[in-house]
Amino acid sequence: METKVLIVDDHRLFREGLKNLLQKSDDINVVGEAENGMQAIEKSKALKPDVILMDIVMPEMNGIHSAQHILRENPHAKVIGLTMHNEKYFIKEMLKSGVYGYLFKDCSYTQLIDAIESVQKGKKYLSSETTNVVVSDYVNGLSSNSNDKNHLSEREEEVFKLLVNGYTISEISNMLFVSVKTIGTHKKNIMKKLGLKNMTELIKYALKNELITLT
Amino acid sequence: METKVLIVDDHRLFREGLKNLLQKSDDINVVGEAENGMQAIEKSKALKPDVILMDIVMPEMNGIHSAQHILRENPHAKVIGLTMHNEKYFIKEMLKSGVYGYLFKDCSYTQLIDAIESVQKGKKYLSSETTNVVVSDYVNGLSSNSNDKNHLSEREEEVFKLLVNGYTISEISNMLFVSVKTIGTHKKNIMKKLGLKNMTELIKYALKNELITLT
DNA sequence: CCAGAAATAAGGAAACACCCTATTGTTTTT
DNA sequence: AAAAACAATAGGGTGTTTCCTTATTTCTGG
Repeated sequence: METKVLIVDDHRLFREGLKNLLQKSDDINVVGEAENGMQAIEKSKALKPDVILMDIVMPEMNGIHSAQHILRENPHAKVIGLTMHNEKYFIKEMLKSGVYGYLFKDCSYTQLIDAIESVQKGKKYLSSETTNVVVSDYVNGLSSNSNDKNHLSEREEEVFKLLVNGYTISEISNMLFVSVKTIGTHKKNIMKKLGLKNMTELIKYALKNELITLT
Repeated sequence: METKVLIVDDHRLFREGLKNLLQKSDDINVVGEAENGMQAIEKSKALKPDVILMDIVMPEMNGIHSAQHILRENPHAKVIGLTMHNEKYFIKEMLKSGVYGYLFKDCSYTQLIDAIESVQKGKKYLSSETTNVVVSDYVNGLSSNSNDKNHLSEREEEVFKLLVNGYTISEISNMLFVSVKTIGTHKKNIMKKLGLKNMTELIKYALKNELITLT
């Protein structure tokens, strides 16, 4: 039976190229395309694809949130994360969301076909790089506890967002009606929890995790 | 006559997809692929392509430097910047380097074909978004003078790099054997020249201009 | 229910950064 | 050749942030 595939990526040329490649296979039918996470949810509802190839960094809505929505409404869909980022955060969030596969865009066509066939049969498929990341976290006992250990509190999250948006400690203390000392403490704790040394690292962290964008 | 095309991009799947699309046209022959700027220089020397589709952000060597090398050795090659970034800096640098076209990856296949045919005939081809950026700079008189006006001095560049790599003013003053006051002044002048308000903006600026990377 | 852990808040002292001003040497303009 | 602009340096004063420490409240597991 033919596998119905939905391609989600914000770059038209990439979608068109990929579609063309996949159509060469008799077992695969590209039933639709979406250029962001929002569209992916709609198309997925309308077209009921078997496999969804999902980019992560996209405008409007990213692939992580999109996958979560889609899998809540249709738990039988198999989502494959298809991204250029070897970021631990992305991999973890996607796997937590219940996706079945994770590949990088520099994989080969045959690898992609393999992945699609595997997830279609209900087998998980991770690229070797992804497997490495997952395994190294697993053996280091970082599988789930650490994520909670360095999880920011609500207040810290609030301060974090303001910090990476360029507000100073004193500006933030005025906004939140507390002492500059308090915000200073929050900042210190945030840095400690996230293992960051300076503002540069803080902002890089925020960018990697898509809390701010390079606008 | 057939147009010989070289595809330069760090994502194999994108290259394979694009190659497949382009091979559908009888006038186009994809003679090779490269996954970074360094390889692009070698392949370009060996294969003498007519048109080079060049990504910008790549490991090893970026597309801007690669294009400069290639065009120095082979001024007849037509380079088309093919990127997902609508960044003024990239556009300006590519055009200064002498590329013939500039497109985004969310363009359509037909647009790409148009672009290849145009540059092959010696006509420049910019996507409408690119044209907008260029024209708006042009009418605002920012075409070349402003770039020199807010150009950092050597010393400022040095301090800038250290700052965005996370060093504090006093650390930098120790490294460069000058007073903290001097570095403070440099920082102030850097901020003023670049029109930035705070560290967040400084770091974003550095990232956009590839002076640091999101590692 | 209550002990211990987080979260939240802040004080004092020291380090740090920012604003304005200024000197000196080097380019660029007129 | 004189005037103007720029580059590199830095001091004084002031405001900001950090470091270390302490205190209150809230949450959570046995």
